[in-house]
Amino acid sequence: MASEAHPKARPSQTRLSSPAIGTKRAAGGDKREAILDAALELFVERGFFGTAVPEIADRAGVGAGTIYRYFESKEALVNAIYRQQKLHFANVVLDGFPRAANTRELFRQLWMRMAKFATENTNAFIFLELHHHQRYLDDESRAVENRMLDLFTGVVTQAQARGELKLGPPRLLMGLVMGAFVGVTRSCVEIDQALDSADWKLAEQCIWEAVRS
Amino acid sequence: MASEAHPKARPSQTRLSSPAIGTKRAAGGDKREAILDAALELFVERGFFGTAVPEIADRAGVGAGTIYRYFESKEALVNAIYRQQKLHFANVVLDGFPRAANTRELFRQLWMRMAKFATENTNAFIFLELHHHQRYLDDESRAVENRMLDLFTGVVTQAQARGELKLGPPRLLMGLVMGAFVGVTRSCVEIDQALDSADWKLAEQCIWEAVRS
Amino acid sequence: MASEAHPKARPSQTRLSSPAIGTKRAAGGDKREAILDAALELFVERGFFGTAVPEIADRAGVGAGTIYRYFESKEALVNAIYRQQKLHFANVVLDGFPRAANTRELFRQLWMRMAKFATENTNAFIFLELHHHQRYLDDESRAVENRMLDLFTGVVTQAQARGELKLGPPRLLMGLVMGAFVGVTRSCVEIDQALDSADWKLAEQCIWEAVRS
Amino acid sequence: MASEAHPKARPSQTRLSSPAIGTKRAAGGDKREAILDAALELFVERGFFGTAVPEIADRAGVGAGTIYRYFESKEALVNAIYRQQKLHFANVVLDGFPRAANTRELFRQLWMRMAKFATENTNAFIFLELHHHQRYLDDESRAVENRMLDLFTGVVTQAQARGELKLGPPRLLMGLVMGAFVGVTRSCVEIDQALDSADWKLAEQCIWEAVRS
DNA sequence: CATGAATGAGTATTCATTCAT
DNA sequence: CATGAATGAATACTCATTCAT
Repeated sequence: MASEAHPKARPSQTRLSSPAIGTKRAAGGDKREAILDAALELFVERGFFGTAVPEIADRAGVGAGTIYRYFESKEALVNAIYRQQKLHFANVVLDGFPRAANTRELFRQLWMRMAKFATENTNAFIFLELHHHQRYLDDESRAVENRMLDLFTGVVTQAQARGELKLGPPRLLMGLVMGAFVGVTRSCVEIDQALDSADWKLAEQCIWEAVRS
Repeated sequence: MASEAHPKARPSQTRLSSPAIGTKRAAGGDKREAILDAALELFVERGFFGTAVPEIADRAGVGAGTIYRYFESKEALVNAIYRQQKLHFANVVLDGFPRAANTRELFRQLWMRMAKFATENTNAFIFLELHHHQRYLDDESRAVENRMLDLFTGVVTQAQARGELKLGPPRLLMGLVMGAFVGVTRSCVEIDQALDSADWKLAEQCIWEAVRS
Repeated sequence: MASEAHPKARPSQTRLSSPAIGTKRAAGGDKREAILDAALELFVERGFFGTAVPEIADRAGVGAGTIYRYFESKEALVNAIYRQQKLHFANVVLDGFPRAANTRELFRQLWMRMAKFATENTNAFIFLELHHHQRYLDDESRAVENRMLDLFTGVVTQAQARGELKLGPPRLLMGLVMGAFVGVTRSCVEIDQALDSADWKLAEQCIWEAVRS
Repeated sequence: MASEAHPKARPSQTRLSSPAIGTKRAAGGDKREAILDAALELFVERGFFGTAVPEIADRAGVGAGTIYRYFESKEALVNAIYRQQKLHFANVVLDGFPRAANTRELFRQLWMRMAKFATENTNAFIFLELHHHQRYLDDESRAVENRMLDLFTGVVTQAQARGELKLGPPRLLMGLVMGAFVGVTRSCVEIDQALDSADWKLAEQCIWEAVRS
């Protein structure tokens, strides 16, 4: 039932390769990585259905058939990318997260860690946004998503209970914050110019004022 | 070169039919509308490349060939929807917009008009979000988008000049506001439950506090 | 079984309208003629399968449906043209043909009458050549063709018996003569310049020398 | 822009496989040949527009998609056949052509070499005739045709200058000869019976008498 | 293991034909 | 009678997937 395939020892999905996005030719045995990277790029550029498997193979520098040694199907491939990147995102945001800190600091940490991920893995971030809730995502991929969502919901509810965030449906507040983050990220993609640290801090300050009680 | 087609008298693209989204069968002569409605729904559900033309025809209750009497190609069809809905959106937001009002009131009006559009035309709103900057949009469609963007940029810049909005790149502030709006809208789609008026007002208040100086 | 249709009084297929090829708009009631003319032109330009029925309607200046008032199907239409023109050709060649004349004169008459037809109805002549033996011609159309063939075969056989033509398979001699005629006709179409009377006479003299005993 | 495709090492278009027309199943790696052969047959039987690509695939014994590995489009396929056969024809006629011989011998050689080609490649010969000057032939295909035409025109003009051929427009004489050749060839196709050597000689003698001064 | 040629089901689009007006 | 909008079967072409090498 696992959606990826055969090559015997595949290291933990959770330990994420330092991405090396941009490598165009598969060197040595990291064809799997090359395929994931190429597919990520293309899915962002053209969408899932707009991307042909041989195109992925071309960009990855492997034969078309090779993709099927590593992934059962095109669908399994998107799902693998989705989970890989969602877990990578979770790692960046949650590893060593100062849960004990006050809400203001929690928020700043959250925002800045997301900014770090989005800056270093812009394509991956856009990919996660675009493929959110698509019908070709399988149950396991959705589960990864939901786990993060539940975690954040808990944090928000507690902060509300302590009177540090505005009251209101937690999903609404989270949607607002995450949406603003995506909007800011996109705005810099569209101008094709990375945000600098000051911009991210400004944005963070804005959104904190939006949700603070 | 115009992307819509033959049937002689087609009423101004700008005068938008109250959509009546949801009607599944083509009544009388409004096959064009039926096709636009069906395609809008399906493009939202499955994306552009994920939707087959015969599926659109089926849902519109017309023959597959009929679509090509009204639209030159599948691509012309998305572009027609995009422009129709973008202009509809612009109409709802800008018709009788109180330009003279103070910034606080301008902002409230903007948000609430967008909320009105997103509530009454949820699919259309999501469609516009998804198809933003896709490569199958033609120049005219992009132009419609850019006109709105320039308009808003002007408003933001002036309000900043009057010291009523935080300083910073206008594109960043706009991305933040629009992103937050999209995030809020999506959050209610995902729970499959429309936001009530109080929720929209809360969200509006939040975002105002985000951008006010 | 007749392949043309309904309009009540259709005048004898054999009495051929002086073609008036080139008329683009159907005047009064001669829509049938307009359709035949338009179809003839297009079948020559693009072939049978390469020509769309609505194109024929357009060029004929009638609605697409109208064609089906006069002809049961596209196939019936080609067959009607084929028979009309084949009979027209037969009329021009055989009406008042001096059967009693000597072989030299018979040959001259034959050639010059064919030249007359090919000059005055170039499209029709090319049409007859192209559609020779195509699978969409029905039995009656083939019968018209075969009747002419038998007639000529008889003439050739008799002339051979009188020692005025070279001996050899009659079909070979006829193929040679008819082929040469077509070749000459085509050569002037390709240069897009009609042959003058002297050229036709020269060609006639050549081919006579080819077949005379 | 070249009209044939991908498979890397394709041997010179000019070195023509001894066609082996009639083979219905693709053996080994010669799928390209199988496709060319099947398409040639079908284009002769039904014309270009009358032939469906899957029909070609069926007769060639390959999958429909396979055709597109070898040819960019149906149009590229006809053009490939046209050029292949036109060059094959040119090879058969011109290889070791005794240019120094007297006009009578030149003519005999020309005719008999054409007869050889038409007998051994009847379908190919008919194909070349039918597709002459069709609008789906591209510039390169037309160029191949024109080169041969220019060559012959030169020969005719010189022979006329030496007083060995009748005077008159070279195109007319060439049209006459080529037309007669085609007519003879067709006449035997229609009876479905190959001409024997004596028949070809008879025809040659006839046409020589047609054009000799 | 890796490949890419081969496949056929699936896609966008066209077109002969019908039929309500 | 005449029309042309509507249709769906058919067409050219693409692409995920397989498998012989």
